[in-house]
Amino acid sequence: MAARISIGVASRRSGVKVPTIRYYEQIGLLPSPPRTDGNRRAFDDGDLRRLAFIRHARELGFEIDAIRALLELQDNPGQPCGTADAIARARLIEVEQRIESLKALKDELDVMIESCRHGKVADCRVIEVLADHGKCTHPRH
Amino acid sequence: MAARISIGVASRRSGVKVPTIRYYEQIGLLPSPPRTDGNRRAFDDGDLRRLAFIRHARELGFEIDAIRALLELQDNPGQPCGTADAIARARLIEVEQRIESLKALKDELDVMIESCRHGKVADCRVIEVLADHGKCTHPRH
DNA sequence: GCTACATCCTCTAGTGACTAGAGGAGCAAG
DNA sequence: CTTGCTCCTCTAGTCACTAGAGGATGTAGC
Repeated sequence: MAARISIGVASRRSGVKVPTIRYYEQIGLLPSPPRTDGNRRAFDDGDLRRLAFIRHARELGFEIDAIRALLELQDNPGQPCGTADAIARARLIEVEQRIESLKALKDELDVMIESCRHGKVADCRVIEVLADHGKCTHPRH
Repeated sequence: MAARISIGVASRRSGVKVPTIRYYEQIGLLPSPPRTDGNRRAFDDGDLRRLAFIRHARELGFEIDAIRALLELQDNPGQPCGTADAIARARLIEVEQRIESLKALKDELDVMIESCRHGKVADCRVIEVLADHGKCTHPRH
């Protein structure tokens, strides 16, 4: 009664590209599905859910290894979920740091662009600021 | 009168790692410096400035190709700097978008972690939210 | 049954921006 | 003269895919 979903349909439904699905199978993130008589992959709804999980986690910036750990957790429920929590927390810290440094960068780009007098390259603030970190408004990034 | 700076010293002064300096030379971002009798690279202060420029631009997230364009501009001043301005503006837009999506992500991670009841994986919000994008607080990322 | 054409298969190689390691040569201090 | 650091070239590995070749299979219309 498995749904026998082709890779193309699985791709459309999950939003994961066809070669990427094959890649996930290759690296063992997605179990190898059974094949049809014509050697085509036959996915089922469980595979689709797993693909959606992976895609969402990737969009959130989790690395493949983190996703692998998360999937393993999902495969054996009934364990304490401290591991999942720890993975999410680690990711949160990364994200917060990345936001801070991007904000500093944005300010710097703003100043650069604002003060560009649209003259010759010789007086261009963009080039000047890049050439000399000391001219940054935010020393830390 | 050139300073004859070794690659190790150039690395320490510019903050660019030794193999990375060699890599930049290889891809033509940094001109090949003259060599000493013992076949070692002899950089000068101009190379150091160029390395600092590259490093700063990389920290700001500019891609190598963008840096290549910026360096070409720097090499021929006296041209209008509209190109540099355009490159910086494009980067600013990217950065702003990235900040927005990271903020959405942070909120989602916060909710995930907050509502994790530290119970079993079966009830874990982290896993649950990842498995179902519909549970995101922010539908767009 | 036949013809198009879409979809699928495997396999290899390429991307960006490095990073790591092997194996060897040069150089400076004690 | 030996020790140990720095340097050289070269190849291959990283991550997460992406692109393309070359061929097999499935499906819709006639």
